[in-house]
Amino acid sequence: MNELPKAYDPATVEPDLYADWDEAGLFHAEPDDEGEPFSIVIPPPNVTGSLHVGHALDNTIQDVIVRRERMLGRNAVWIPGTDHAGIATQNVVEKQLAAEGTDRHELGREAFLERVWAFKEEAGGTILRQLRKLGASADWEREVFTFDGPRSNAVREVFVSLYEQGLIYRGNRLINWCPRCQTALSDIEVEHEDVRGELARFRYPFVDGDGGVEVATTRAETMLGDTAVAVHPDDERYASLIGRELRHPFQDRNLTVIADAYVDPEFGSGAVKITPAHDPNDHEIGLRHDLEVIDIFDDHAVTTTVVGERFAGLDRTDARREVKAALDELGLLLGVDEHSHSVGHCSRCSTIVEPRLSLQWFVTMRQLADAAAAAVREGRTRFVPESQTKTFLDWLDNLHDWCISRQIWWGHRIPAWYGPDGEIEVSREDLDRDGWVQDEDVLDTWFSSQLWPFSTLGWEGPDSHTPELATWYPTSTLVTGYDINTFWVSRMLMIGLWFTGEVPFRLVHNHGLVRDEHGKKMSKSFGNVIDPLDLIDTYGADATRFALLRSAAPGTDVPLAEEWVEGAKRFTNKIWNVGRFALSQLDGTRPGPMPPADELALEDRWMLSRLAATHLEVDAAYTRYDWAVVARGLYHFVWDELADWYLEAVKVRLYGDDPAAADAARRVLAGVLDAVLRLAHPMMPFVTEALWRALTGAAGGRDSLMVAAWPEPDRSFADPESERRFAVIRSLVTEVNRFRSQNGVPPSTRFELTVASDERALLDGHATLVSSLAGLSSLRTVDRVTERPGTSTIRFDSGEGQVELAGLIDVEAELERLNKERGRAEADRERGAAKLANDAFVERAPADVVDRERAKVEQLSEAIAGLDERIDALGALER
RNA sequence: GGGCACGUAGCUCAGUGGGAGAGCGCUGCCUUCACACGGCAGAGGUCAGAGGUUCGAUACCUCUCGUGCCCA
Repeated sequence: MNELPKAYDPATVEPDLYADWDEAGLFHAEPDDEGEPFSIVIPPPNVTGSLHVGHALDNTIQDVIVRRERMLGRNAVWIPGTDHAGIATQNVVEKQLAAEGTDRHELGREAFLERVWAFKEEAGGTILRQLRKLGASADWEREVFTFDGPRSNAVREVFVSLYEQGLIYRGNRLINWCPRCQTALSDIEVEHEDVRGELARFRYPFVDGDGGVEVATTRAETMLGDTAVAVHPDDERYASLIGRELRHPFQDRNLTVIADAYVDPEFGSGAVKITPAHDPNDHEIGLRHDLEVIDIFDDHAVTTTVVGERFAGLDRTDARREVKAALDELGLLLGVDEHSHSVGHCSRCSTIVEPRLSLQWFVTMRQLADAAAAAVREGRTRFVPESQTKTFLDWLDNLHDWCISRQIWWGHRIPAWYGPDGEIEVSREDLDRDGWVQDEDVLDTWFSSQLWPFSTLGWEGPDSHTPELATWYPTSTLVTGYDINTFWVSRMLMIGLWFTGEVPFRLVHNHGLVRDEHGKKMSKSFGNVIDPLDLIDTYGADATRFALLRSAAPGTDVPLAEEWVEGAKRFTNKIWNVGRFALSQLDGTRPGPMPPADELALEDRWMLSRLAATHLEVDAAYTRYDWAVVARGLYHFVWDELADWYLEAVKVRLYGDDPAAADAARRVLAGVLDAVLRLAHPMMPFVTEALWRALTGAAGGRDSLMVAAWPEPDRSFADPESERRFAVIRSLVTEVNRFRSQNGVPPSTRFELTVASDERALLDGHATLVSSLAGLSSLRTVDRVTERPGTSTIRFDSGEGQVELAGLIDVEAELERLNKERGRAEADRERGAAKLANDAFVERAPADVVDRERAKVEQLSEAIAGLDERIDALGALER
């Protein structure tokens, strides 16, 4: 009757169950389905990407949330999809082309885009397929793509509309330029990293008279584009120099000493060279003082002829070296010191970004940001954990305009057309006019993904009124790493509010980043990357999910090691075997109402009380998205309480000869198992579903744990008195076990225990239970026990027990065993002592090694003393 | 430079104004009829350091040291 295999094998269980859920349509929701609406949109992974542990965590959490909401009876939908990821995807295809000895310009725009689409068709489904292996219960019928038709319509509508509102403009401004990707980047696509660089000090000589002004720079080459030197207006050292002219040593140009409060008088010499074309701060100063802007680089960050013959045609490193050499020749170089500072790198290719003046499209963020900040302050969108809120608001406060044009081809093309006389027209419809050309550039990918919460629900413009929008917008919860808050969450919030008047999500749940077991970031070059697909193959999806969730405490990163997944696998196996035991004993008993109170045994009351407590704790933790607490609560309940104690306790009645008692035991066991499977299902959908079907006889399809009701906690089972009484029994059993362990009495050897206890009535009433749990031949209670030779005393919480040692312990064998152990310990101690007696060792060995040796010797001495005591006691017995 | 976290057992981390915990690892014993992906028992910590508040601090406050992240 028990057909379940001895060990849980996820590989044979998971694929079939997933297919069954899918075929039964359990992942799909319709707007007019019953229940309060609940919706999550997936943070769309890059279309060409494949699943890494970060995705695994993010999507596991979403799945846990949506599965539980479904069980709670909500009309829950989880919308999946992918992101066209402009620069990243284009880079991949360009790499392919390079390997073939060609490039996109040779191919031409049309052919190149065809090529990327083909690549997308081929590689694009991968990551979503992989999510299925994880158990993701997304509504696959609703899969969308940021670059498909409706989403593209939404992008164009938003662009044109913002333009009409004056919130999008085209302008010549300083932007971050990636010389490798050949495109502009937004501020947040630049990653600042500390690098060990240099600080070169040199002097600009005065035009009139001797001497000059010392400046310091980490980028000596930019002096070729310097157009001023700035000092702080209050800096007395330089007060007299303000307005004086300096001579540029290599160019026919004078620089004026200007005063600007931006300058930090403490840094370097207190005088700063100003390169308005290649530094954001210098640019600001340039604007304030109306300075000339000299761009010294071409698209590849190679110097142009603007800088003069000697320095033209050099990349940034070479130019820096040449400039320093040339300064040195003139005696102007004062020194080069080591200096570490922060340098901006392209987030896609890690090339050092060059700030550059460029004609680009921008979004004015101020109004949008203020509206978003207000919504957060009013609590219309909440962050969980709450600690992210402040960082988020600070960031919104300091937001600059957003550069949205990208000089690549893969993406939504900017709907702007330029006429022959420099006219600009931005249009919802493509323009087909003689002499007019469309802007070559495409939009930042985030421009389309910011629309995700409503574009996925069918929004293509203000006239869109789909049932999906009506039901599921605003979405309920958005799940992302905190590192994405600025990139994406902020923009969705701003644009969602602006175009729908509603926040796009009521709650943002931030999880941490997955790291290795030492808290290090996973990286290919470091070789500590864990592939979640390997984990799923080896340990199963449930174990992979559980291992991630167990580490996912709010507000912290999520360390993960393969051994921990192995531990989670052992837990799934534990659950499996709890179920297997139950099913072998239930004899067809299905979960139903609990037996009336007077039929419940002590262990039942204890178990139900523990279940109620666990239920409340786990339920509350689920609600506040505290996955680590949920996981720990379930683990502790199943393993330490249900398996270790209840199952052992309930065997007395199951194997006993009282049919009524056995029946009550079965009903409690079935009920407890049913409840815990439901509570664990969102985290471990597969093993729970498999057992639940066996337990309830559910046929599968729509008759599934996945859509079974979330259990209601029953506080009436809370029973502190039964918990207290059962703890007395546990204490006695544990102490008997300790006695066995210390005296080499195996579990199979039964013996009589005589007990005197404050809880005599309790023990008398549960003598069979105690005997079974502790392996006693019988339990006798008396008023008091008196120590006498040939007995051993076992103290427990509420009394003490006495054991006759004669016949129980093979005194000679035990003495021999103890003496052998003592011999081993003694030998170890001698060895350690000898080492420590050796001066050479103590003086020359590393201190921690010596300390360890000392500690070992000390510990062994204690152990030997303990062994001596027991040997003496046994020796007395032998007499 | 500005801001935010964090420092608890060998490792990774929970935790709370009053008993110092978990998982893994480690040691010993046990193939007991759900599970050796197991059972039983055990060793191991100056809760980073200093000061303060308090009857009482690992927890609250201040400072120091150290680590991480974000921003400039």
